[in-house]
Amino acid sequence: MAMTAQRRNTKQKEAIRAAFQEADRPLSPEEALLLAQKQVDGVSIATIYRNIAALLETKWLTAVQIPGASTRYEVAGKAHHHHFQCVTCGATHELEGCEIKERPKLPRGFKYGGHEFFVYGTCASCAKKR
Amino acid sequence: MAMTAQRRNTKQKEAIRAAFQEADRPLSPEEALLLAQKQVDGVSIATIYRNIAALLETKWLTAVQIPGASTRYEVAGKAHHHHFQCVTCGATHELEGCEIKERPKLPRGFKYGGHEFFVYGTCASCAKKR
DNA sequence: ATCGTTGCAAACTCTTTGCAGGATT
DNA sequence: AATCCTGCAAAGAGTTTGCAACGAT
Repeated sequence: MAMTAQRRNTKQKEAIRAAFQEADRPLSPEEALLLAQKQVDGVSIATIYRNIAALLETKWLTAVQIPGASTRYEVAGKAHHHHFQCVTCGATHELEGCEIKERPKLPRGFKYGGHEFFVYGTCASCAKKR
Repeated sequence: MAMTAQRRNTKQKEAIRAAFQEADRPLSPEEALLLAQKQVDGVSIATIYRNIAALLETKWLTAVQIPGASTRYEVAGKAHHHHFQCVTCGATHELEGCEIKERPKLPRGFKYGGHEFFVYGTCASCAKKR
């Protein structure tokens, strides 16, 4: 994939950036599509993927890999933090800070590279509905 | 998906169970296929998926969702533990125990359901090779 | 002999890519 | 005007399913 970062401003691209900026949580491509389509109609999913790729390249976005769900993306530059996933609606939310202080013990010969931590449960709006 | 758990013994099924039992780590469907094919040739990937589904249903296997990688499966019944993923070869390994003692602070109204913890790095055999 | 299980191929879902027309600089 | 960007549709990768033949009971 030798795509160069896009540089022209289009209404699609602005809608996509706005979607990520206004959502206060990581978005899947599908979620970004729905939000962007509220501002510009006819946005295609291909454009979402292409712009996400471009925004990753310029490090405006970062990928958030979720176990058992498609990759989410969030605006880059935040402090080290982890994520919460609602088991009811599937939305991903940010958690503040990181409570993992010590490096876990690894088997002999393994080298530590980093960690990820996820919390599952029910988000406030889903908890309210039942 | 209304598949009922399979009950007949076939050489394919035995090879698949043996693959999971002998591997000392969670396997992806592709890894299970390669291991099963060493015992029975011509095993198809569809059979792997169908047997994994059946073994999940009978709770002989459990799914291990990995961020950014396809789902792995491991023999069920182990104590609560977490996983390590090698950034070089992609293999998943088990870690012993769980060092997360306290529940993380969640936003107002959120309900805690559980957690997952992953460590990334280089496994012993990949570390040795360089 | 019955009917569960398999391999093959087609179907599906999610993501990526080629292309021609449209938009931005 | 040049060429970047978009939408559409086709192409890929991973997973699931229909079907006829095979094989376990």
